Order: sequence, then structure tokens, then C-alpha cells
Amino acid sequence: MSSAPENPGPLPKYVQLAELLIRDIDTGRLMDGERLPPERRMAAELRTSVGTLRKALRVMEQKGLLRRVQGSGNYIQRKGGPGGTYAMFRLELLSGGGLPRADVLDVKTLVKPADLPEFGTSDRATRIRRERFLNDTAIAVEEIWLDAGMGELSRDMLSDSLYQTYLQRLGFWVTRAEDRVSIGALPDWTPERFGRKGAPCGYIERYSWADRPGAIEFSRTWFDPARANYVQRLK
Amino acid sequence: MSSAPENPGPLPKYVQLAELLIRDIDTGRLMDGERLPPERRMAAELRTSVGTLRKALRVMEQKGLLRRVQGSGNYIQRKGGPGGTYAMFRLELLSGGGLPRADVLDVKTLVKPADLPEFGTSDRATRIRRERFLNDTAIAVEEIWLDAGMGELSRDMLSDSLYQTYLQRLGFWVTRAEDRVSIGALPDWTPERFGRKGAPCGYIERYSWADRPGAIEFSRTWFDPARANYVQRLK
DNA sequence: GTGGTAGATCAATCGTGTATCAATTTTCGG
DNA sequence: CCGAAAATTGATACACGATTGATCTACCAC
Repeated sequence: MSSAPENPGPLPKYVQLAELLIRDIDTGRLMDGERLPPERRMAAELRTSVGTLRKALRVMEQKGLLRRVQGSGNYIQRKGGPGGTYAMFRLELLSGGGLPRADVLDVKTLVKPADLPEFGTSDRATRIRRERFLNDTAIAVEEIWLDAGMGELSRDMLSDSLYQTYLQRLGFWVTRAEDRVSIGALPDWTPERFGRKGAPCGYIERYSWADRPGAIEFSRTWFDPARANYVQRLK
Repeated sequence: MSSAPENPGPLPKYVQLAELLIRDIDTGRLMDGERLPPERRMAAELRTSVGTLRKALRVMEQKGLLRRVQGSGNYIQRKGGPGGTYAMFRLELLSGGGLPRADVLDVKTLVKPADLPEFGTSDRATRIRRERFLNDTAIAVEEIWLDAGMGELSRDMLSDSLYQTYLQRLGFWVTRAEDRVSIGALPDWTPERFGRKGAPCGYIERYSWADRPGAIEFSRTWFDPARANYVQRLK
């Protein structure tokens, strides 16, 4: 057996912040040349202090992903290829890339059904069902269960980036996640327009952890392999 | 100097500790950049004293596998190359983990068939067909095409870890890779014993790059989703 | 004695939050 | 067009807690 520590220490917050922003660059959510919000406002949105945020921005600047101009602002500088230190994974169109967007189909806080795996501390959870798009092509449907112990979400609180919503609305952030990719069949609540009823789909299960023991989120994603792939780049 | 001791007792605990942790790096259980728990907590978990653990950490630091930062923590630092032997292998048993092994079915150097995507500089490539196992459970079949411009491989040169073979036999190492996970049907050369004829399988396409422009390897892997998943962890 | 292990103490550094002022750019009124 | 005001980042300082660095003592086995 192995001796790997059970609860590896979290990386410093400023490193996580940098990675968070770099991922946003990699996924296209932050475009080249785009100006970031003022540091103070950004720090408030990200629930951190200006000093910590500035440390993260410094890291990005050293990686050449950000241009910082005193008196003006912080500007994204997109280089070729992924910039993150850590593995990058997401759904991409077969032709590559695509700008992500999500339509929320349903938001409800429910008692956790029995077919859900164990996670979180509460017996209830918020269920979010979404249809996901890349460049207006529907590529996946997904169902996210957020443990009610972390707070409750309503439909109008959601943004495209759920992790950002968690950070801004509920004040915690995801420090660790695990994806397991397999094969599955579309759920019965799949919108008609999504098509491919009954056809085998790519199926992703994801657990997410915050800065405490025990997973706080569990999600299932069904993607159409004829339109998108699960892509992972390793550096 | 003198010869090895005739009956070496158990190695000092701190050496064992270091080797244990190094193995965790090799198997991908400890990833690059990961932060270890505080020394005191880690020592308690490992049932040893802080001083002994620190000796082990010192050994790892001298081997370049660990970066120790006063006031911050201990961070895993992979040396050059793709890191651990199995770090890039991301199929796991449904129950998690598993020790990887591969049976080579066939090795041939051929002219690249037309259905292969563009990669490499040569018009020929070495085709390796393997059956993959985790803990003696057959989980996947794969076909690897290595551009002939990188050198030629024969069956007896192969080890379980292809990337290690590339480094040791051909003198280059893979710096970057991209996986695309989708759905596919098993190829016609799948061994009878693998089963699941006709059933849909997980399908992974991988491009690999060395320290030069242009992909040097292309591979296809078909995995049985009833036995293994494609796993990705984010810290 | 020598080396491995355990435990304790103090010093040095880092991570984070808060605050203040300087330097630069941008905006806008006149 | 000019200049003042506002906005924004740059730099520094301080406080506090967390974490590692270094050192010391004690015990034990060979």
C-alpha cells in the first residue's frame, strides 16, 4: 500500500487564483487584450485581499500571460498553447475549442435521491440541470448536485461559470476535482432539441471538493461524441 | 571502497520513508506542484517523528524531487520529463487505481496508412499493438504509431512504460500530450479473450510531442467502460 | 563512540489581510 | 488644448498565524 497523505495541503491561495484565471484564458472566457476589472473590485469579487490577488497577478505576469500597466489596468496577453501548470481538461468541439455557454433548464433544492453517491454533510442538495453549448452548438446536458450544507442557490444567482458563482455567492471555492469519463445513455429529461435519444453518449462523473474534508458537489455530464470530445492537455 | 554489507538489516526508516514517497510520485499519486501536509501532521500520519520525516524530506530534496520552502510548505517537484512513469496513463479501475501492465501483441514498422492523421516527418511509422491491464484485469487495447523519424523500435526493446522506452532507447522524451476522449468500436484485431465484441467502448486519441515542433506519436486506445474509466484529477 | 529515532524549543520565512502613500494613466471640465 | 481630478496600479509597512529551519537533549542499539 501507499503512504500518500490523506489530506494533502491546499496550494497557497494566490497560486490557486492564478490557475483559476489561467484556466479562464485557456477556455476562452478571457480573451486576448481584455482588461481585467480593477484589482480592488476583483479582489472583492473573488473574496480575497488585494495583496493576495496581486501576488496571483504577479505570477501570471511572470508567465507572460498578463500585462500590468500602472495607472491603467491589467491586460490579458494570450500566448499560444495552454499556460496552466496543471492539467487542463474540458469539452471541445471536434474542430477544437469553442466558447462555452450554458442554458439553465431547472434549479431545485431537493432531498438527495438514493441513487446519488455519498457526498456532503446535508441530506439535501441543490440540483441544477443545464444544457451546455460551444459556439451555439449544443454539446452536452448535465446535472449538478451541490450539497445544501454549502448554501442554497436560486436560478438568478447562476452564471456560466459555476465555480465562480460558488465563489461569489456562497464564499467558497473548489480546490480539487476528479473526473471519471465513461459511457452512458442520455437522461429522460434531455430536451427534445438535443436529439440523439437512446444513442450512447460520453458520460462524465465529477466530484468536487472545497477546503474541507468530503466532496461538496457531484455532477453528471452527458456529451454527444459526434459534436464534442473530452479533451485533456498535458504539459 | 568496501563491498556491500553482508547482511544489511532493514534500511533506516528515513530512507524507507523517502522511497515510499518517491514511489508515490512515480505512480502519479503525488502530482507535480502538489503541496504536502505540514510536517508535524504528516509525521503523525506516518507514525514517525518530525526529525525522521525531515531527514526523509531532505533526501528527496537532494534528489530534486521536492522543493522545501520555509514558512510555506513542501512541494513536489518533478524532474524533467513527463514526471512519474505512469503519470500520463489515466485509466483506472472502477474501484480506483490498479497497477498498469501491457502485453505487446504486435510490433511492425510500416508505411503510414491513409486513415492516420498527419504527424511526424517520415512517411513510415512503428505500429505497436498492445493489450492493457490493471491488476491483471484486461481493460483496454491500444495501437500506437511512432513516427519513424524518431528511430525504430523492435519488440524486445519495449517496456511497460513506452515513454520510458523512448527516453532510454531513442533518447527523447515526451513533453506534451493531448488526449481526446470519445466513443468508438473495438478494432478487428482485438484479442478474442478481451470480449465485448461490437459493444461501444471508450475511445481515446492521443497526440504526443517531444521537444521539437510537430507531434511525434499518435495513439488510439479502446477501453471497456465496464471495467475502467478515464480519470482526471485537478488540484 | 556512532548513528538512528524521538521530542522539544526558538528563529526565520511565508501567506494573508489591512492600510497608506506614490506613480502613472485616464477622464473630464473649461 | 490644458490642467485638475479621478481612477488605477506599484510599493511599502505592519500584524498575525502557519510552517519550515536549525539546534539541542535524551534514549537506544550495535
